Amino acid sequence: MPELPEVERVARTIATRIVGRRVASVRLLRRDICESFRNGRTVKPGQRDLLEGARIAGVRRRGKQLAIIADDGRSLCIHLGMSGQLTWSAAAPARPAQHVHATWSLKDDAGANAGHVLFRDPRRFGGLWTFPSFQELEHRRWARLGPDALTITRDELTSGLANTTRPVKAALLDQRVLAGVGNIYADEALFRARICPRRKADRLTRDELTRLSASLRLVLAEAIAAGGSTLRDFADADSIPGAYQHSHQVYGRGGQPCPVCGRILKAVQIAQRTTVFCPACQ
DNA sequence: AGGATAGCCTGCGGGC
DNA sequence: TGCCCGCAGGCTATCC
Repeated sequence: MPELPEVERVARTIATRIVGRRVASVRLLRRDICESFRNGRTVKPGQRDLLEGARIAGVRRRGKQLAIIADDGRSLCIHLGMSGQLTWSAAAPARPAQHVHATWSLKDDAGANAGHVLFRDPRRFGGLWTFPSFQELEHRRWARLGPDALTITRDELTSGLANTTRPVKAALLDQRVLAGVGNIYADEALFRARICPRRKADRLTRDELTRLSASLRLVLAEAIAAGGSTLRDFADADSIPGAYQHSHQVYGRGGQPCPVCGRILKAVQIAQRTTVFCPACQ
């Protein structure tokens, strides 16, 4: 469920907790959720790969992925998948909760315990990837991503959609076309842009592409401001849930009246994803 | 080669 | 009450 707005909230809230602090110790409770890239190949993760001893320099996001970057360059890529959570905890968890796969204990400049970061992911669609430098993370993982959906321009969207005959809904979910959009925000942006999700991506007019790029930026920015969408259990690093689900116009509302024209919203399957739209407005 | 499909995984809610 | 099934879905591998 975490899409761009939810990941952005996690990035912002975890950054305030960890930047400038030092990683005292790391525990990897499930080795198979982590992959390390070192000396030109994929190896089993060690403590140092997972930032042990590092001072955290910054947190970045691209699409739905996070990067935690140390001041010596070591970089950790975190993907939350469907059910991943990155949580800050002031107190040391006595016994790691179920599905917690990794923990980091941080210290402040004075060497005092500062708190703990927990990566929990029940369904394990997410994971961790480590790199010796942020450049290698970008090259190995982020290079295949399209432009970030939060700032995508009409021209970027146009070139991303120009060479595919897939339904526009399916193309919006393709992270190579643009990074960060999932099922919720694809439906919401298409509704705001008044575009039918079944339209062939390469057949959109210039005007529709203008509306769609603007709707993507607007819906994602609004969702970030609202703290993201919490359908079941999403929360930021401070365990605060989002409220944007109350502003959804179409997602999850198949069979209910369109908030604009009152006609019944239709739910169909596109690219194996439930897709809700208004047959009149879109 | 682009596009469709299967599979990974757990939790929850509906139906019987 | 309890069990089973379907569904949720980001992403990769595989097939057509």
